Amino acid sequence: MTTEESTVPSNFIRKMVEEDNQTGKFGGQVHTRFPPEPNGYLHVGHAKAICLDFGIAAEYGGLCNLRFDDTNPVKEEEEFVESIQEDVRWLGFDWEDRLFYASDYFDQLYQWAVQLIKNGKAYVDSLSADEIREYRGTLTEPGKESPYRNRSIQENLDLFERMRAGEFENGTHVLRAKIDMTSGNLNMRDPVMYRILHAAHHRTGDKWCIYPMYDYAHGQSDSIEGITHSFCTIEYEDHRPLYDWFLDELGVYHPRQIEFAPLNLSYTVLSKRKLLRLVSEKHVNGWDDPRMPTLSGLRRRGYTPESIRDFCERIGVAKNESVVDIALLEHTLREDLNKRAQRVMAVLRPLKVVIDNYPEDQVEEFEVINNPEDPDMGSRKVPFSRVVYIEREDFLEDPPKKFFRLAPGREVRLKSAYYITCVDVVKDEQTGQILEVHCTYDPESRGGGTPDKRKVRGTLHWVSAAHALDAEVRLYDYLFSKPDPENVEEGSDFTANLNPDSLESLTFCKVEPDLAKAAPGSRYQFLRQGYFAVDPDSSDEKLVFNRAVSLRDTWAKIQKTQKK
RNA sequence: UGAGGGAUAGUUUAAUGGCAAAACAACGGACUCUGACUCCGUCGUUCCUGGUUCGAGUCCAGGUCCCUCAGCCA
Repeated sequence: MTTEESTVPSNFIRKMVEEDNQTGKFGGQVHTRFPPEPNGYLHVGHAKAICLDFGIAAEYGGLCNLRFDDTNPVKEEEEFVESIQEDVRWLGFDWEDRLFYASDYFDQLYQWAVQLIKNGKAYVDSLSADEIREYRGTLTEPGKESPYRNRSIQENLDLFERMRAGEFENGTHVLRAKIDMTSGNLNMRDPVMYRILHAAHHRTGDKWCIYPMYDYAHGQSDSIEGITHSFCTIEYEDHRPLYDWFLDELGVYHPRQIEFAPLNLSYTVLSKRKLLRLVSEKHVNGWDDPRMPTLSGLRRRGYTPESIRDFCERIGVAKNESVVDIALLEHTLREDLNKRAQRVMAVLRPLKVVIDNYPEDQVEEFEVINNPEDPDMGSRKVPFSRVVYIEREDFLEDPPKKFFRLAPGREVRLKSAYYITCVDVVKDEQTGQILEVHCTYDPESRGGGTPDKRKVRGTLHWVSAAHALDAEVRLYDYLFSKPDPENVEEGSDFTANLNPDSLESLTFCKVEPDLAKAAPGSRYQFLRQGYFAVDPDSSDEKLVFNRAVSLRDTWAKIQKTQKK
């Protein structure tokens, strides 16, 4: 089924997995997992991890689990476990019956903690949070051992059991691993394994009032599920010795943690904390605002799962800190939609064109190709009449060099219809604004070509005024006006770089009647403009489109250099 | 004299010790009933210094710069 393009470059993770397969480290098996915390929406950065986790497993004939890392009941919500599943599925991946939760393992984790206490490898500490921090030392100075570090195993067992039973208040005791307070790696300075949290958990309810920390839960969850390769971002590199320590001390099956660099994208932010701020401070209209880099935002914007997967393939996987140019994301969308999106004519900023020599009440229908890249997509009929709308920017009274579009005395082609020549311009006497343009058409050019094969430089899209549908079109630009939103003056933050023009809503657009059947979520190429998706806000009364990405615009570039 | 990690075109990622490559971006051109698409071309002291070698991005030594870690978050 997979027609291997063989152009896919290798990466260090594939090499490590292949090496393990060759040495038989995991019996040739590959079993990965995608482990989101259900405390927010997934974004493209997660897509990179998802594609890696599910992709590597599929590539080597293995499996990938979906596991919610739900060890902190005060931050996690059911709403997020649903949106996460929806997003992973939409991206095109299937965990089949392997949907797990770290909370599924709370009993086992508790028993293992007891085992570590019995082995003298864990103890109950009764220092306050502040004291623990002080005792931890600093990056350059070693920590000090807690005065509670050498409690007897019996006492530890008793206290831990009473922690579980709910005898103590939040923050009064924690269970800690007994490792090395002088380690250069802070994670090894007797890390906290359990804290008391009198809070209801979204799945276990009030069964527990002590909850395991990430470091204690993650590796063991991997172990329980028989994960072979546990991929995570490089921030966890310092945690690997601890990941290994728990597994070794417990003497259980030991997966391999491998770290890779997280995705950064120009002109956007990719951290749950910052995305949450954008939402809560109303800089955007929710998690699925089409300007958001969340998967739900990209989906609403019009991105296809295929284009996002292609993007994730192309950016590669490495350990370097990097910032990927958002232009690459846009490119993969254009490439995908170029092959698949039906072409349609839509006039965003209408300018009325009256064709003086065209019969008053005549209507013709022209056959228009749906997609020149794919003949199988067929054609449709588009009505034409005496008054049409064209794009305001396609007419200039005083055209500069290299302007190929309509201007006084100039002939252009109306796509798939007729050649027209501008003969007059009607302006508002007060404001000077152009109200309408008058043209004549050449009946010989019917369908868009003439017997004499004469060339016209410009071909314009158009919509018959009498048949046009009204639509709202939302144009999006980058959410931030700087490639690095964090590049701000002292005392300021990334919100200072928010692009005030990231959303432009056009409410008087005219689109061709074929769009009456456009279903929410469906994607089109508006000829000469870009790719657009029908927004969920769209209705029969009022069509609403989102611009997913514009077409490359050479003319805009020429204009820019002309201005200089 | 804390620990760990990283450095290859503008960007991202490749390259059993054997001609430094691809994609994106930019720029120039061809084509065009989308100024789209497509096609062609241009754009490099592999962080530095030395060493090993017939041959080093790759191996060795020393250095420089950047990132991460001091939550009872994940």
